[in-house]
Amino acid sequence: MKVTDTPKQAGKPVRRRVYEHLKTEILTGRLSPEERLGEEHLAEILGVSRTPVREALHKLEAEGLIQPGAKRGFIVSGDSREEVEDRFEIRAVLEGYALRVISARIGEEHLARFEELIDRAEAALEANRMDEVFDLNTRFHDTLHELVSDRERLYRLIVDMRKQVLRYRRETLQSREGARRTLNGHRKIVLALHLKDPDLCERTMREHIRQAKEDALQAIMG
Amino acid sequence: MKVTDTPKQAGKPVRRRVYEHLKTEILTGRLSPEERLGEEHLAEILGVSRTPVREALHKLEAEGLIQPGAKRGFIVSGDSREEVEDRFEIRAVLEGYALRVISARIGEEHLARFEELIDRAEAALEANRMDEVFDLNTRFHDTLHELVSDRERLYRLIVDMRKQVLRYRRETLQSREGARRTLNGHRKIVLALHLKDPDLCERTMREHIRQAKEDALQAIMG
DNA sequence: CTGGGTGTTTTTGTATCCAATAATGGCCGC
DNA sequence: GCGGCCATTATTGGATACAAAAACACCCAG
Repeated sequence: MKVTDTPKQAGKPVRRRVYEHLKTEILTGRLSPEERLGEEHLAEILGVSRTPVREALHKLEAEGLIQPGAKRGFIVSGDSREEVEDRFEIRAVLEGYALRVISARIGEEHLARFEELIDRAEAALEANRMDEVFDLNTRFHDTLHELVSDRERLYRLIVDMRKQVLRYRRETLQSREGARRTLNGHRKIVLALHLKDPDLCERTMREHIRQAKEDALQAIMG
Repeated sequence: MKVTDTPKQAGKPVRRRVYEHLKTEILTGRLSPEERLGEEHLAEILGVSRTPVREALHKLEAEGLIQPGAKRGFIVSGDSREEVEDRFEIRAVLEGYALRVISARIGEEHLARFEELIDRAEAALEANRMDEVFDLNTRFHDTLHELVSDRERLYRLIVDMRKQVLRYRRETLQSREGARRTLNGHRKIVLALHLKDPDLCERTMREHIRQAKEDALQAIMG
């Protein structure tokens, strides 16, 4: 299947299309850590030359999504227990700090907005629309992190890390208990923000993400 | 000057040589945030083709050292007050967490080693050998972080961030007061490790790096 | 004098080609 | 039959060629 077969992506730089294509394949788990990623092979499959493929691969490597394999070429970075834990822990630390920063600059109008998102997610959970729960949870974090988008590096790190674990979240949020725990966590976060207690904010967010980590580890290997 | 003019680097992949060359130029401040980095231009200067130059540039971009400029090409990422603060704050958070992790796994033999490094740095400070102070301080942190090198992503993030602010540290450690403050910070870190108090460890490291941030900001704009 | 538009020039993006290098498989000696 | 060595081949790294796009400058109209 050529990349260009997806028409909505047409017109933009090939290298970006290849990059996004591969990234999606990796993050959704369609590309497993066993497969060898050869430049020529990928180029052929995607119907482009090796040049943009190489650049995409290098970028993915820099992001830590793929690694040089034992033979030649790259392989998808593992989702071993350690890898997953590491990523969630980093998220916990960075986003915990971010919430501390946010607590100092947030206003009532934001808080109302967050509560609304949680309410809607809870309604969706009652109605068993789990996909909607997932979306609303994602939006909760996205909206939150928008508030530190001026801290460019911090923001980029957080967004990157979140993408890298998104697929585990999806699994967790399929289960009612997982979704329940997540929503409770979000409630606590909003509460901590209400209280404007920076330490509490940081701790709460860390706990929330650690919980997500536990859920993810459950899903991976039970 | 061709890259290959430096013979010790000969034999290794061109792209890496270019990458390291540019990185050094940036981190030491020889390449200022005003200059436009054109592929062709760089390729000519370095005596290589555009291909490895591009790959190096992309990698540097992924690391956040350069950014797409307003016109075409890349520019060195700014060292505005905000940028510098952001980097130091991220360091504070990540390394604070790292010290927490380390406190749970460290043994007496390590602690002795750290104290030795500080002692030697203090001696160097007395003797006014500031370059040696700088080296020993660097080794202090390096040795420390080795202890979390199994947490691959965390480790990479920390190492990257440290490199990005290294040049400001160099300035700080030229002054006796800056060096003094730094060594005191290190003493406190070792003390916290001795006490095996995770919370204290994290707090202490954060404070230490925040102090470094203040020193750096002083140096930048007084 | 100013703004818009067009032609020119630079610079970047992609493809292809050649060289270097690592993996592979077979062959020979032991 | 096993292990090491060389030839073969697959695959990546680098250079070059060509296409597309963006910046630039110039000219003309208002």
